[in-house]
Amino acid sequence: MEANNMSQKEDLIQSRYDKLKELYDKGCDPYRGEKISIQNKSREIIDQFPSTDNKKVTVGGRIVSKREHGKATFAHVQDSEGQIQVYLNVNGVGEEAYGIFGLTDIGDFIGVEGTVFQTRKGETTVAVERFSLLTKSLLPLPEKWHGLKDVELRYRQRYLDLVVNTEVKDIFILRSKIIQEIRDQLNREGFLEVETPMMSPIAGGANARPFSTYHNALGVNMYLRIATELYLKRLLVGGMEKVYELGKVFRNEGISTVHNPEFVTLEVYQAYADYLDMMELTERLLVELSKNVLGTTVITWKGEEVDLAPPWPRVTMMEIVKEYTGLDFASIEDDRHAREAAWQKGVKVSAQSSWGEVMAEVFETLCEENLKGPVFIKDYPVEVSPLAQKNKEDPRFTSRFELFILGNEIANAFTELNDPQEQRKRFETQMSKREKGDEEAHMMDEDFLTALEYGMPPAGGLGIGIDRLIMLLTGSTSIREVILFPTLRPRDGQV
RNA sequence: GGGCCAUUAGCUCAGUUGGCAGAGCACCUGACUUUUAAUCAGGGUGUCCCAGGUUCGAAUCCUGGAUGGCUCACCA
Repeated sequence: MEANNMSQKEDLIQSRYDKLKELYDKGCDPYRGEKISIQNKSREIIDQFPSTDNKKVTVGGRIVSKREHGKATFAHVQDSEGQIQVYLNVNGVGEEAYGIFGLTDIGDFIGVEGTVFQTRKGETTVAVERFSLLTKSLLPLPEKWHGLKDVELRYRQRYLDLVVNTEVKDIFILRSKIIQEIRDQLNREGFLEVETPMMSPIAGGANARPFSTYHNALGVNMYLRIATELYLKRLLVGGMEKVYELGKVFRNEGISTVHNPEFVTLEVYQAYADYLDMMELTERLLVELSKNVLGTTVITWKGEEVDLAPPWPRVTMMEIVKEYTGLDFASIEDDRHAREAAWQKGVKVSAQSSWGEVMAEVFETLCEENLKGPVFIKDYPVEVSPLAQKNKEDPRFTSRFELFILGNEIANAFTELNDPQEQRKRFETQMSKREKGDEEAHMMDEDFLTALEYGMPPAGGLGIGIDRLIMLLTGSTSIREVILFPTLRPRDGQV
């Protein structure tokens, strides 16, 4: 290719390939896979100064900036903890090595050995005595000063986002701590972590459209799971009394700032417990979580602040609907009057909607986003809770609650329905909805019903959308900021 | 899926009324042994997202499309 018709991009890359060739010519292979001993981290050396002054250290990382001054060069090396300046000169490393260093670019990985000192301006720096070029970078990194802002590139090429926008990594470190903390707490309380199938012939446990796939050897269609619930309850039947699963579920729905097709849920089941026990568990879990991970129970999200200090109020859905809309469902007799009341408030409900469905719809439309919380909304209508136990006092409701914080639904829990005949009726109602075109209605799960027929102990169950919880705890306003590789439309045949 | 907005150099962004395609960083050449977004002297490297259309002339106006963002609807 002629040099004069090369594009800028080709030119930038070509100069790096040219340097690579020169390195090979000098006997330096920057892909030799050399294992080196790196004893120190950038942050440790800087934080512990002056006790590290004049100490010999070894650090490794990516060159992120370079300032050449003829026979001396300053550069910053970025490792997992931060950045540290390194200083090389001809006297320190020798003529030949200095020449090799001249062939490095921003983005290359190096390992250095040297002694710590402070520059005139007081920056802790490593005076390099020996260095190793560990990996050559052949593509230019995004700019150091403005970083990478193009959100599409940030998600498609998250590795660049992580290299250049250092605060991004902090979110994922926090994510890891949150998940670790949840595990620690549940394990401490005697829960057993289990793994149930992600692929199965029936996708149950939630109102959602599944992804479908095909198993060649078995010759059967399968679905990716939309919830872990029904398998976990089979474990209660099997005698496991305290179980939880933390894992991905998949829902074939739209993508938005609060929806990713694959996301992580936590589901917890405890035999001989009920939804009130689950409330206490939820409260304990989240308060300990925020204390241990954030160091405070006060969380800020979208400019709003809320204190998670317990206890959290418990309000029935009927009460909260009355409080926010003035509609008193206690005095609304039947389905028709309920629908008319909703229409008057401008809430869209279908002409087939029942009393309970209307109340839930009114709640979701007019109340949810106003619930700063933390607040437990309890006693959900039975029509919208096909897996929950009916309330003893009022069979229109179930022993179920959801937790709201700053308008976000964080947890969903109930006393589990363990009556196989009642559960069959609930599934049948769902099936008739499916037949009317509701693709999100639950599927009939005969094997699950069989399990219930053998007997499932009374139990409380809890579900938490982990990604949304992490959004709340990290102050993120988009779910894509807390998922390393969010689902995107494939481009140019790539993932 | 609907509405609104965006797409210009590797990155971050300007681009006037339709009149030669711009800046900073990065990069290349040279100088420089403690710099701090190092400095100094040179160098612009481009499918203006794509395809049509209007026009003497389009990054700019029109139509269609692609991708993304926000938002509404549905969910967790």
